[in-house]
Amino acid sequence: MRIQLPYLQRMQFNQQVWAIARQIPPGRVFTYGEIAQLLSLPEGIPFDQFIAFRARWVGSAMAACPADVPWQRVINAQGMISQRPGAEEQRRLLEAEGVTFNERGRVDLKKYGWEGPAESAPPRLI
DNA sequence: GTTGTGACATCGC
DNA sequence: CGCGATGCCACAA
Repeated sequence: MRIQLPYLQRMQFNQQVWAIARQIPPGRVFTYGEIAQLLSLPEGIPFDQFIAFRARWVGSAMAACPADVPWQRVINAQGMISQRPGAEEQRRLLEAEGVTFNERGRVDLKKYGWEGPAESAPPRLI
């Protein structure tokens, strides 16, 4: 019986995602894909499958994140807030941290993302 | 056991 | 640059 195994790996994966998210400085945003690239390959998962779906799994992990995780700092690769209930609050929280949105609701990832200005670059994660 | 759907990224038009 | 299709996993109904 290996019913327990996938669940435990899932938990490990989520914990890893949350640990990274907790290290995102205020006023910065990371994309799901960027977080996904920092994750280690779970045991027993084929590499190409992992590559194909890890970003989605990050989204799933964020959907179940603990209260101490700054979930609002994780957005999609287009620099936009993925639509869902709570998206408005996410934008409000980010704006309160100094993140600005353009007229189409997009964040400048060059400015606020992982690649942002060197002087305010986020610390290396993991 | 099946089906539908998702807090994504990427590639083509 | 924007919009649509695709990938073919995990989980909830």
